[in-house]
Amino acid sequence: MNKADARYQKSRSAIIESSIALLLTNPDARMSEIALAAGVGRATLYRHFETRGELIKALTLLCLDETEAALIPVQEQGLDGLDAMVASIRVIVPMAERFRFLMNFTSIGAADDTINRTYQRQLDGLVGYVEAGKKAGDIAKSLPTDWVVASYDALLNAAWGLIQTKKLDADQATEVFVRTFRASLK
Amino acid sequence: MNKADARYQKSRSAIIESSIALLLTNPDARMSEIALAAGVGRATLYRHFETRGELIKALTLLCLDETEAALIPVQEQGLDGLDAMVASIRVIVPMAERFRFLMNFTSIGAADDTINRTYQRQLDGLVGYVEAGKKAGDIAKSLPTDWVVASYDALLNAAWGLIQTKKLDADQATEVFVRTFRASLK
DNA sequence: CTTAAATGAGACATACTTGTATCATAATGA
DNA sequence: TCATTATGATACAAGTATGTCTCATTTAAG
Repeated sequence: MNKADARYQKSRSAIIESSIALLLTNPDARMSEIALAAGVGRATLYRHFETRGELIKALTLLCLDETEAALIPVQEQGLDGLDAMVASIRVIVPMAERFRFLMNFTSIGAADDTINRTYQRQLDGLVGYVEAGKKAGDIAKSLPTDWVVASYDALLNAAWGLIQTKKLDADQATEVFVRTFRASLK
Repeated sequence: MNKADARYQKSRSAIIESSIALLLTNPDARMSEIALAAGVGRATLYRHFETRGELIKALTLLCLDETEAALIPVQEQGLDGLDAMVASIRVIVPMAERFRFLMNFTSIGAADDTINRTYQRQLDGLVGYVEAGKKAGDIAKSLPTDWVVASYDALLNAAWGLIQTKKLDADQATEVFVRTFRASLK
């Protein structure tokens, strides 16, 4: 298992990409199905990830890291409150597959400390934006922060669903999401 | 298996109520866990529902029928468009457990014709309301109907989640949902 | 009270999934 | 070219869930 070997890398990325897509559709997919979808043998799948649980944990962490990394530029823009949330939406909707994976598997990864900390960090950031938005007057103070956060997640999920079923493309989904979310905060 | 027998009815309702609550928390719950939660023997569970699949199909159909029945009074009020949707929300949020069960198991019941027809009927009703709302000017015509329907479902799901985690009670959730949904349509 | 029937407990076969191990093959890298 | 090594196919043991069946017990109904 030489990480630099081209065969190794090819198998690994095939497994990762296929797994995320497949498990999103069918969270109960078996290791044999995952291997088949990735186009690798089941034995190879086990060579890369010791158990099914380890695979899911690795995928969760990957998605978490990728979304966190994608949001760094937003943070560096120095935005806050509603503006920061809208900027976040524009970044995340196109990569909603990654984000949605997290929503479906947080309970599974909930045993892992690293995953919990990273997840909590992202949640805290969101809560911070909401509270800043309230102070700035962009978000109605009478709306519970929990509700704003929950509806943000829910609408993101809805947007991804429409993209997935080809009812909207990523740009349309982003725009309608931003518009709906903005309006919903008054 | 005499449906009029008190023992039969007691077991059956215990199974149904426990199953819905348990499967909502853990969709992969085993027949042994379901029986345990219902306080009946595993054998009795199988006497009432031939297979796990049949159980889930029966529960899906039950939830579907109950939500449909609960919405009949709304239809009979002669409301349409946004008013009908808001009235529907007020009826459905308190029974969101039933509704959410459907969202998690539609793919499983998707093989069944009766389930599909009933589900489609409810969806059509919702689409009808949205289109009437657009004509009446309560819902922006530039919002895709698919998006309005999807966000309605998504926000309902979010509301239920907050009720479940005790962050809001049913009344608060209903009000914030109605408010958010109304605002989001402009 | 007496009969009929639903239940609970548990044994049982079947099937399926997981994770491990082996071996021949094919692709990589030096 | 040649040695290395990741892979695919396959067999395998262990564990677990499903669905069936039996029998003693309990409970409802007449």
